[in-house]
Amino acid sequence: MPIQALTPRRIYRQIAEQLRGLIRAGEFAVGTRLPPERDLALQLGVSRPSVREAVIALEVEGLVEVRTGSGIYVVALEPAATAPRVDGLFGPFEIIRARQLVEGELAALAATQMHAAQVAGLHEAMAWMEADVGRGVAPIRGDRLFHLHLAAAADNAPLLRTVTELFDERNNPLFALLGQHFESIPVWRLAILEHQAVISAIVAGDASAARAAMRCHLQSSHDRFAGTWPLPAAG
Amino acid sequence: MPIQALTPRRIYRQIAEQLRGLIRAGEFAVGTRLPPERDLALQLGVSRPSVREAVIALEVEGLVEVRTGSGIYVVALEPAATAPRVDGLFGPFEIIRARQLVEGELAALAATQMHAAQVAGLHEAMAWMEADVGRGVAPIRGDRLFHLHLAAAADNAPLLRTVTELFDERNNPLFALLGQHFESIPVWRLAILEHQAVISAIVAGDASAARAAMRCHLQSSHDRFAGTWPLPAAG
DNA sequence: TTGGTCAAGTGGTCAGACCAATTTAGGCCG
DNA sequence: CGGCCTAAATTGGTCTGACCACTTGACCAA
Repeated sequence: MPIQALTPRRIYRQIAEQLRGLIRAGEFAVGTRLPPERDLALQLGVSRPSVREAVIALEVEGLVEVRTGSGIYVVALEPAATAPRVDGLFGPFEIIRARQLVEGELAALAATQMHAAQVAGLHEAMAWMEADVGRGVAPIRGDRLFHLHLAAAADNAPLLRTVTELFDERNNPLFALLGQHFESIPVWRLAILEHQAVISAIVAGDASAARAAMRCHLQSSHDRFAGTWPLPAAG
Repeated sequence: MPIQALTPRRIYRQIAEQLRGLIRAGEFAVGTRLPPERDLALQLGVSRPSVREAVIALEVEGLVEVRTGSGIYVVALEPAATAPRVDGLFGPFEIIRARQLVEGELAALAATQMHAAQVAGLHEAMAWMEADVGRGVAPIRGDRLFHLHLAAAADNAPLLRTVTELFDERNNPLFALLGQHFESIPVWRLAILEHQAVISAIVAGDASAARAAMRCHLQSSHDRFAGTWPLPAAG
């Protein structure tokens, strides 16, 4: 057991902690008024400045609201309670929808600002895909390369990370549930054509077309997944 | 335009705001000691209790650390609190640009499919922002709640996670480097107006306007960070 | 060098007072 | 009786001055 800092806790912290406890315990209900500073000081056996310091701490924390000439009022509790939370695994379909939104815009962006060298990266990715398909292998590497190169065109690290994370959700167990059937070679050939449509729109500098092509590609991907959904008897 | 309370802000808030600005501006470097309370009181023309109240506010906010008998020290902002990033930091500007792309589309989506109950969540977030600004506190919680509720309207967990991650990059040390402008209350009031513009477009069901309003809001945020925003005088 | 003492500096707390805003009680007038 | 206005009581806002406890660094002695 390492030595405990043993800091003599300051009065205002002790008072604030006690008041915080009373508020959370419901002793002081939301909206009600706390006793006057002078009374609190008297009851707690401390001076009024110390009570004031504690009240200011609670005020900064957002637990109470001080109204001049009126009193100290308990304010509604943490908003974090109502903040939407996300946890657990993502479903394949919502991931694809998310990619439609993000990568659709990225494709549009790429059409207006992508450099020739970066377009070469897209073609390189396509070459990988075609080679793999030619060998009868699912061209995941080339697919990933394509989408990441496209995201890189935005020259924005956070977006690149987002696209990477979303793509790599492929390794998600839920994806594995229905990925078997759709990874057939003919289907992959279609995917290659869809990718090429995106590239064409980009080299043409047509942002709208690029966005549409990317969304269409991912929509097709979505449909392929949906079409192979096992549809078990209400498990 | 609602009447601006024009309440003579409490002394301790004014002092805290000023000290906060000096700290963010680097006038008081991290790790260094602030002038003694007595000196600060003298220089600011206020009493020592008022200075103490301001210091306690900054202490609760985590900006300074008070060491009994020694002094008041500027504390280093710890990124480990909520954002455990190991793989390199993102810059504030690229994060904002990423948010423009993602959240702009989310706003457009919300305009076409957001339910009344979800809009209520946005208003709740605004109420939190206004309450915090009224108390002279940076309304980060309400701001976060707003953007998260908006993202939640898309009913897409991966996108919600993305927006959450991007927003919480605020705790990124690089953000703290430029936070001086956006910490001031007048600037936050402008941010509230920008949020309200987004809400208006959403309730009107105007997708284009919602997208534009959100991008405009984040662009303003970007500009404020970039320092192109005029500081309200008395600096 | 080591250890202790001492004094100055600094935050921690207290007491009392006065001011300003709000709330409340009471009285005036309709 | 009821509404309105005024004045007193209540309550937070701030100031002054004081004293205590802790930290720090200098100085001195073993």
